[in-house]
Amino acid sequence: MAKTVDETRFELKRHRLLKAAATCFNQKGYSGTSLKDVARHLGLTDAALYYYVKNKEELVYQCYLRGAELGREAMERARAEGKTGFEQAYLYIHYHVEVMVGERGPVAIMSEIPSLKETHREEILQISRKHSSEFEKIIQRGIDDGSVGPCNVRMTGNAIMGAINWIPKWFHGDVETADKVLKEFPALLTRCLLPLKPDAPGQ
Amino acid sequence: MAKTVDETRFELKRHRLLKAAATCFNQKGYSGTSLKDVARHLGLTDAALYYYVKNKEELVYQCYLRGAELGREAMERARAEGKTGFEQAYLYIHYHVEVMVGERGPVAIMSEIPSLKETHREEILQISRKHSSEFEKIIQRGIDDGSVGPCNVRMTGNAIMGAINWIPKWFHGDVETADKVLKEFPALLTRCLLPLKPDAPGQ
DNA sequence: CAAAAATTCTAATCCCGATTAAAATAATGC
DNA sequence: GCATTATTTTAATCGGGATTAGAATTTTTG
Repeated sequence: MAKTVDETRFELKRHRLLKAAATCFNQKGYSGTSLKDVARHLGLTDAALYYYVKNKEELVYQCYLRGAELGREAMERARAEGKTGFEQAYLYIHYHVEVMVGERGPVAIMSEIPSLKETHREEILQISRKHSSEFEKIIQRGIDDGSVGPCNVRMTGNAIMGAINWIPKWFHGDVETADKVLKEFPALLTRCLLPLKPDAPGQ
Repeated sequence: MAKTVDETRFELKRHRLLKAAATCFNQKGYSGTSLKDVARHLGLTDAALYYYVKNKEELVYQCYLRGAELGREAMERARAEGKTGFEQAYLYIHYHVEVMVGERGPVAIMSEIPSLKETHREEILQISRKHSSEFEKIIQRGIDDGSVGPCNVRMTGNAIMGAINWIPKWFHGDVETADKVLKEFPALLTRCLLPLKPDAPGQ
């Protein structure tokens, strides 16, 4: 007894539903996936999904909420474990990429935020903005402590987040590339943050 | 007489239609934009759009085709004008970003490729793959001529393209930021390509 | 200006996937 | 095992936006 909310059978299945939906949305696009498609992934009938979500809009909303939550966790861990701003940024990228290509994924690309209903849309947008702003703070911290070279914080944040969020577009679940991404991406992206040597060549 | 294909009134209006559609898709999502929405942007009625495209699927298809074409042009200019691999990469980013935030945009984010009909989908995918591969070649060229530091070409390409393709998610047409993006992004992203000094700090 | 072609509108229809209601089955607690 | 609750199914309905047909208007041409 006293089962935590997330331990109940219902919550487990709801979670599976969200992952299945994210998979479908990423693979077949929003308009291309019917509730029947998602249901099939779970060995269910489309009507059964209504036991878990009120409607398709809410399904999307919850997918996005879950994605946002995973991103938030990544950031929290990074902040807890990293010492310098640079390290925190590196770890954040690492953990976020881990979510995108690992067992806990996939994360649904947020293509349909505008068609969410007002309240849901605002909530998701607020979380997103908060998240971006947190990341920018990390970068700024790095600049302040000297671990990151001076740069336009907003733009750099946008660039790095974009590269991460785009991953589902070209990554489709093969384990080998998952390893490669996890290994390469953080190093790759944090090069945007490295303090530049005065005599660096190029352009 | 002897008007070029692209000079005819029809082609001009079709072009406007594609831009309007791209705007709507990016702003309101695919499922959130009805043909009526797009038509309103042009002071037309939804039925009128069928004079320019066979159906909504084809509207999406042509939006994507146009986006792909603009990307291709950016790459061609970059290859023609750049000397080293690094320079070509820099210029490609510059020109592509210019398209994304400039007068010729917006470019529709390709979220709904999977719901295109077979032939269209394959065509778009093929063009995309080609494009990515061309960019990777540029990076490789840079490695070979020493202007780019050794790196995983595929991953680096994915990261940079992702950052660019994500721009419409946070850029919404204000001219000031357009300038900033155009100025910052190429320098920012090409830092992933700079040869790393052996004693570089960080991590 | 008249005729032909191009473009847009009005007014349906239509179609498919979301949604619902109620019944059926499975799980759980006593 | 029986009653209760949780979960899923079957079998409709329903609605909204895509699509179409044909009329109306505008543009072009000679």
